[in-house]
Amino acid sequence: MSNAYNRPDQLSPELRRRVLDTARRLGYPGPDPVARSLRTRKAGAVGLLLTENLSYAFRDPAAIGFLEGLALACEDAGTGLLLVPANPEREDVASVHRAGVDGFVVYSVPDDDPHLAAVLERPVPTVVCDQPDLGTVDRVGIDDRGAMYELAKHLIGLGHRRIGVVCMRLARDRNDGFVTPDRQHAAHFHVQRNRLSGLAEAFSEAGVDWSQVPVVERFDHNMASGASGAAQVLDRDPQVTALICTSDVLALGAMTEAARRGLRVPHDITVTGFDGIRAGEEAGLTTVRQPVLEKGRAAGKLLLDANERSRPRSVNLATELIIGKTSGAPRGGAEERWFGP
Amino acid sequence: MSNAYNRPDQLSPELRRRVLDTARRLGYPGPDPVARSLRTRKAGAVGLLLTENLSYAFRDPAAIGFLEGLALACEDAGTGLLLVPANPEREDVASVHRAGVDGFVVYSVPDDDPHLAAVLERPVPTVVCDQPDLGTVDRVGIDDRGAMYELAKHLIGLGHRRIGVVCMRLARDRNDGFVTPDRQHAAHFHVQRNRLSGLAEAFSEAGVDWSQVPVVERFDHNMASGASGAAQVLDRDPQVTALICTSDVLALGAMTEAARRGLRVPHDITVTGFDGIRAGEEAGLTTVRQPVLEKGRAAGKLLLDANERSRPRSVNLATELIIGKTSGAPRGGAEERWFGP
DNA sequence: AATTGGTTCTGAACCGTTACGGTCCTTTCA
DNA sequence: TGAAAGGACCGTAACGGTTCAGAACCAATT
Repeated sequence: MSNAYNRPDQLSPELRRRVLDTARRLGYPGPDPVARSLRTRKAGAVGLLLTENLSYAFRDPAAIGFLEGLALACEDAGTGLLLVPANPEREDVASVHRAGVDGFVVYSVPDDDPHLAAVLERPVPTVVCDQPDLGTVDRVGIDDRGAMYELAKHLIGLGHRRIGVVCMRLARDRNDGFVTPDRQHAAHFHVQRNRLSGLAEAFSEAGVDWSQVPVVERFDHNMASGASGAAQVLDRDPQVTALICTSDVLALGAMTEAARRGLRVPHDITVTGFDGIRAGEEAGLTTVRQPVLEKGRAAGKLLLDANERSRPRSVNLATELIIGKTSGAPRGGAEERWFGP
Repeated sequence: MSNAYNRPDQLSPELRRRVLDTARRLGYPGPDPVARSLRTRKAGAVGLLLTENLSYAFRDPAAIGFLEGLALACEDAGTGLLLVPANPEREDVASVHRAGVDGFVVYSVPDDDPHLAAVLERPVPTVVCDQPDLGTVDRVGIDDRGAMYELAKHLIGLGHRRIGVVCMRLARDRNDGFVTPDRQHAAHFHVQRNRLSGLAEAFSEAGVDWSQVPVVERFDHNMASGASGAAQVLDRDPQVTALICTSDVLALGAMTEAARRGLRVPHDITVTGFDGIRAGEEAGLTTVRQPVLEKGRAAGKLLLDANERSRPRSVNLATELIIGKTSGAPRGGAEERWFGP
């Protein structure tokens, strides 16, 4: 029976036709994919775990790019892509247990996420993205720390010493406000932690007391958060000459807030982002471009190539510093230079 | 064993602990989701079929909105969302057969798509989107014909009689060029067919010979197609006063082509779209806004509510005519009015 | 002491497929 | 003509859970 459908060469065309005929007559709907998966131990799909609500994946430009790349890799391999619902509110890991997949891609979740733990317990290959190297599973990411360090150097070179920072959520709990050094250091989102630490290192080297730099955190990732975060920084210290945001979306929001206050970018204030999304490019944003699509594709390739038991691989993709028209010398730049190195 | 994991109330805590302990000691990775699915006849996921390459879903704004809505519905129900690879090039329906899902959502495929046929043969509930009412499965869509008729009436009211049209692909074969009336009528993409027929009806009523209207088709759906399509129309008849595009993406492309030719919108030429995407809104595009997110959500709800054997339901969502700043009276509008009704 | 009722635990059947090995029949070659 | 070889076909055993019937056990009631 199975042969009639899947292995036409194993039987005569006549028998095959007869089998298929009677099957149709009996209302047989064709082989059941789940039973097939059980027997062959192949689900024909890879799972994607995001910490955000499922629909977030379709709202964030960087996430969309990542998904597109991952989808491309799946397409090439003929595998399906299962979006696993993982609501960060309730700690319901049942969805992870119930996912019939041949492997997992975990994208940008906090390192203490119970869903991540649940995935790692499953006996299937896994690729983590934007995570610290766990040593046990494949990893793909970028050098967030180094890239942000480079961006900071650019700003320092322009003369900026008095800065403010707006970053994405650092942990699973909502903390919309200023961030203590402790919280920065203990951040559960690898990406954010490293970007901040790259900043801290560069500015410390330039003689800035990092503990005095206002760093504002926002739980939700959208332009409104960027705007309100910028407002909070500017309320605290109206003298900052640069607003460094850890994502383009936040930076675009910060720019609207600057405009609302009548501050001209970059003449009155410098604004920078991170990611290299389309909308940022159109706005001429100074940022770090990371290859989000390639990241997704690499993750997919890594997962689908997991045939040989090669020891866990770690892939770092290249980033590029984009100097746009939202960064310039601070207004009082000339004077400040006198105190520079 | 199963009870220890899933039905803690069925056995004493002591035995449960003992079972789980030895399970861990033996390296048991927890219940296998596929076997569970086979037994319970529930996959815990719904499949999404798109005719385009998988990654298309993440590149087209309307598709992204639809996906987001669908993802929201899945999230609410705690089900996964499986993107089924369905390469339109090779007629490989195996991916449909291999998808372990509790139901299918079919989004915007040609009515003769073999993948669609394969889905309909599967004994699972199905919801089709932007499809003719098949009578056998649930459907969700909009009144494409009526909406486009209304838009056409708006243009007719402004005085437009000499128009050109740029539309998306009408069938599975690539036909980048002018469209014969036959091809329009036989179009396999329900949405495009109806939008064109709405236009034809309105302009015929206004005394325009529809068979003389240049209609250009483009296989790929992106701004470049819109630009080249507009160029082809304008080359054929430089006198057209309005370019009607069957999607916002095409319209935005058409506007770049108009700009390239030094035509000012709407002073020299009117351009209209369809969908109501963000980028169009920002450009002030005259268009029909359709609730793409709601469409996805409705499709998901319909599918996940399929418990009772209600007869196939058909949902039509409301659209809204958006009169932006890309439509105006034709340059020679005043004179043409003399011949109007 | 026997019946009843209730709980905890065990075992077997079943879900639908594919892989595998065995039977049977036909063909080929010494 | 007989043996070997090969192809077509068929039956059966997993795959790994869930479910359900009934066994075993204990306590309380008649």
